[in-house]
Amino acid sequence: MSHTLGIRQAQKQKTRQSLLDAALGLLEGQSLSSLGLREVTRAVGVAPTAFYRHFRSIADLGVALVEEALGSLHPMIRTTVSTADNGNQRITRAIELIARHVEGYPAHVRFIARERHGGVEPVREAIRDQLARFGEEVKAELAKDPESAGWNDDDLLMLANLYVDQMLITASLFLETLQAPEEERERVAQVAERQMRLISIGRRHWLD
Amino acid sequence: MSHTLGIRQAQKQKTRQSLLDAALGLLEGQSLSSLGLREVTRAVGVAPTAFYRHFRSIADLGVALVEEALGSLHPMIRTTVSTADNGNQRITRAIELIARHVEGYPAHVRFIARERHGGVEPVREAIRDQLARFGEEVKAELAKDPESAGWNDDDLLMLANLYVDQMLITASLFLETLQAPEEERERVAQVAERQMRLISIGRRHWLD
DNA sequence: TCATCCAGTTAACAACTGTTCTCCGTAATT
DNA sequence: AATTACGGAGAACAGTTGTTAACTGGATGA
Repeated sequence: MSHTLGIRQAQKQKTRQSLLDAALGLLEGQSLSSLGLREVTRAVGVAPTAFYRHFRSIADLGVALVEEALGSLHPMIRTTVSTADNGNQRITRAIELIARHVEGYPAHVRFIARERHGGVEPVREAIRDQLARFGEEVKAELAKDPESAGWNDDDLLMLANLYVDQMLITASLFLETLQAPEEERERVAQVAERQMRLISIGRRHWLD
Repeated sequence: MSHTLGIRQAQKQKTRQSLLDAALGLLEGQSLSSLGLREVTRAVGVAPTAFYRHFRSIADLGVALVEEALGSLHPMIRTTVSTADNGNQRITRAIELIARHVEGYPAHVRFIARERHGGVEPVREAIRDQLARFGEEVKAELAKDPESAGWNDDDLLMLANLYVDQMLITASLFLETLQAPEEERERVAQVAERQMRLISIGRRHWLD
């Protein structure tokens, strides 16, 4: 099935990936709407015109970055939410998993946090779509939980989105503590954990 | 005490405000890090060099915008949180107040949402500081509430920040529905209300 | 009234931007 | 072996950017 691509297509994908990587790097200190096409190609070491062989515009590249940053995250979300642990341990593991992800892919996390409300509409839309998918997936996992007995669909989605937003906030906080001492990171983790726990308590008593 | 400023100072403040207003307008379709100094002065109808009479840089102007957008909001937060209504009505009123504010100052809200994680560090820092103040203020109001009996300071601040983040998320969602039909706005309001309610339920059972 | 101050102007600078068109060399196809 | 397809290079374009220096004219204060 996996048709080995020719030398040509392989090289093309390699340059394309270099452009994405370079852009992500340059975006640590600025927003996408100020990123220049020439800036990116210069960082890669390629002619400005080569850019057009891969992307129609910077906005187009941004959409591709959204896919790269969030597209591969869906299975992780699924397994995280549906871990078999009991309540509090599940939350602890989720927070830890977020911390791990932020450490492993800080540039991706920064990009999403920054461009979610950023100045480039197509990118905002792409992020919105992905996050909506996350919401639906979390909802689906929550629905399997015995605690969700008696909940209607609207409320389940409401809760799922609350969790998703909370994850993003937590990730963004971890990002800010990447350069900070370990103790600061631990403090953030504990606050995030208690916030998640409070939400889960609210969930448990929702139907009272 | 209110010393009437001379013609000169008055005119200066007037141009300064024009620069702020023009910048805010231009920022509807881009991020601060891509906003040009000349772009702003052109929109005002003033020479590019005049900019330096008021701000050292665009980042400097951004910090001033943060002050304008959030500085005057502290009393509002205070009175909102400490309304005398009972639980659910208080939440309904808070959501409505947020909706009203987004309608009245959409550009300010958009600016804060966009630049909170944006590409200009001094601006991020200014927003972070203001939001931390909000957190402390909400905490102070929560502390007065009889429901907070037995809560320690850490947990109170944790809850306060949860509320603040939730307010920002809600504001940002309202912003996206500004052009949408009324029913959409109503749907967002109801979801936000239920999320706030769930958090408040978690609060009520936190000490169990 | 006269000297000072200062918000805003004008002109010029080197450096940068996105985009077009033309070309090259090589992988892919026949 | 001959032809086509195509990723990338090169040069040039008109327009933009931030920042500098020197200047103007009216409000300010002695």
